[in-house]
Amino acid sequence: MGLNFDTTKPIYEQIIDYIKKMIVRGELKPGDKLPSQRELARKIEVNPNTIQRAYREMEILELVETRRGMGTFVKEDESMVITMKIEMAREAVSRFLEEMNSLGYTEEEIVKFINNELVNIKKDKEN
Amino acid sequence: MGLNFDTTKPIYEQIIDYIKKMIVRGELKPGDKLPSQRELARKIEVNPNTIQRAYREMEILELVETRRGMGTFVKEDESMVITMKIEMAREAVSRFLEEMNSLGYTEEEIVKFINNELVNIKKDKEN
Amino acid sequence: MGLNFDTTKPIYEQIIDYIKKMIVRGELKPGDKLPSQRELARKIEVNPNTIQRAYREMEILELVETRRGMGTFVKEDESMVITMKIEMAREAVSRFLEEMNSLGYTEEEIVKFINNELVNIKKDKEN
Amino acid sequence: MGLNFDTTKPIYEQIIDYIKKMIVRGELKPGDKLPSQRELARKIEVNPNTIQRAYREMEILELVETRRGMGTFVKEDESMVITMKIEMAREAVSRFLEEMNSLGYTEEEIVKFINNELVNIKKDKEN
DNA sequence: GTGGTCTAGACCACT
DNA sequence: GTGGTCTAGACCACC
Repeated sequence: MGLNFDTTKPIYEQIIDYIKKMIVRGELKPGDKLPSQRELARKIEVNPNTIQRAYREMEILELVETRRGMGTFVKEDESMVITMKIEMAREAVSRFLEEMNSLGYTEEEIVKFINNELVNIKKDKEN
Repeated sequence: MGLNFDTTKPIYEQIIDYIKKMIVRGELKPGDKLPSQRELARKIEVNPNTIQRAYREMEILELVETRRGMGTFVKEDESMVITMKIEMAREAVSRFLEEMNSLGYTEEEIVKFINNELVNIKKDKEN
Repeated sequence: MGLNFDTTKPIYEQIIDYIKKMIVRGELKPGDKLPSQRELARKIEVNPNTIQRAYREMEILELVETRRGMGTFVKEDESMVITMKIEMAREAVSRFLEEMNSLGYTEEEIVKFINNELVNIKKDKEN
Repeated sequence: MGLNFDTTKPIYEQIIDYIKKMIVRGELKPGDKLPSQRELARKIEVNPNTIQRAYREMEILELVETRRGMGTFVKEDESMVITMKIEMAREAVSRFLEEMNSLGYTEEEIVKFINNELVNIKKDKEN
C-alpha cells in the first residue's frame, strides 16, 4: 500500500524551516544576528546540540555565517533570500498540486477550486 | 516561537486518510470490499487492532459499513464521496494558503505563482 | 421464526447509553467533566480500555471532547443535547409501538391504553 | 453507577415470549397444537432441552397443557388470553414510561410526544 | 474465513 | 495525575 508511518521530521529540520521562513518574510534581514544557540535552546526547550546542528546545516547551505565569539548571522546576500523564497514557494505549490492530484483533481479543476476558495475567503473577511 | 515538534500522525489516522483518498479517487467505489482487517494488518505490518480501529472509525463516520463474517465495504452513498472529496480539497487548499502566507505571499501573488507553476509543468510534459 | 437469541449489548455501548441519558436528563451539563477513564474503570470494574472506547466513540459523535491531561468533558452545545433527547425519545416510542403492534394493538388502542395507564399511575401516586 | 452488564435473556424465556405473543395475536388459538418439541428445536436450531424447558414453564403458568403422546396445546381458556394480552401490554407500557422518565420526560410530555409520533406515522403511510 | 468485544499492559504526551 | 496510541492475544459470532 506504500504507507510510510514514521512521518516525524527531525527537530533540527523543523528549526531550519522556521528560521528560513523568518528570513523569507523579512523578519530576519541579511546581517541580522540569530539568537545565541544557548538562548534559543532554553527558549524552545530543546537540547543545545539540536540548535547547534540546525545552525551548522544552515551554514553549510550558506544561509547564515558564524563569526567566532560574535554569534550567528544571516548572510549578507539579498539574492539568496529571493531565491530561497521562490524555492520554498515552489515546494509548497508542488506539495499542494501533488495532494490535489492524489484526490483526483486535474490542473484545470485545481485552478478553479483555488480561485473559488479565495473568493470565499475575501467574502468572509468583508463580514 | 510557537513550534510544535511532535508531528506524528497516529497510524490508524494515516490508514483512514489513505483509504479516504482511494475512495475519493474512485479506486475504491461504493460497495467495494476493503481488504480484510487481518490481511491488511499482515500487508502493512501493523497490529490487526490498529486496522480494526481505523475501520471502526470509518464506520462511525459512515464511510464504510461492516458485515459480520463478510468483510468491510465502502458505503453505497455516492453523495458522501463527493462531499468528502470537496472537504479534503478544501483542507488541502487551506493548508497551502496558510503555508504561502507564512512565506509572505499575498492572495494575488499566490494565484500568479500557481498559474506560473502550472504553465511550467505543462511545458515539462510537452518535452 | 425470526428469533435472535443473542441480545447482549457491548459494555461500551451500555456505558455510552448511560452517559447519554445523564446528559439528556441534565445530570451532566455541557462543560461538565466526565469521570476520568481510570476512575470509572475502577468503579464499574471494567478494563480502562473499554471506557476509553466508549469515550472515544462519544468524541467522534461529538457528544464530548477530551483535553489531554485534563479529562473528558460534555460538549458545550446545548442544541446537541436537545436533538439527542428527541432522538432517544423517538427511538423509545418506536420500540414501544412496535412491541404493542406485535401484541396486536392498533394505534387507537395504544393511545387509549397508555392514557388509562397514566390515569392509574396518577391514582396510585395520590394514595 | 448502577450498571448491569449482563443483559442476556435465557433462550427459553425468549421462546416463551414469542409463543405468548402468537397466542395473544390469535395466531395460536385456544386448543391449537404447538409444534412438537423436536420439530421446533430443529427449526430454530436450539437444543431440544431448551424447548422442553420453555414448554414446561408455560405449562406451570397454565398457558398450555401437554397431553401424553399427543403433544402440547394452547389451553382452552379464552379469558386467560385476554388477561395475558393486557398484562403484556401493561409491561410494555411500563417499560416505555420508565424509559421516557429516564430521559427526563413528564407524563404530559409523554402523551404529547406519542401523539405527535402517531400523526407522523399516519402521514408517512399516506404517502 | 470474516469482524466484534474485551482484557492486559507498555509507552508516550500533556498538566 | 490526565488521556492517546499501539501491541498482543483471548474468545465469540457469523458465513
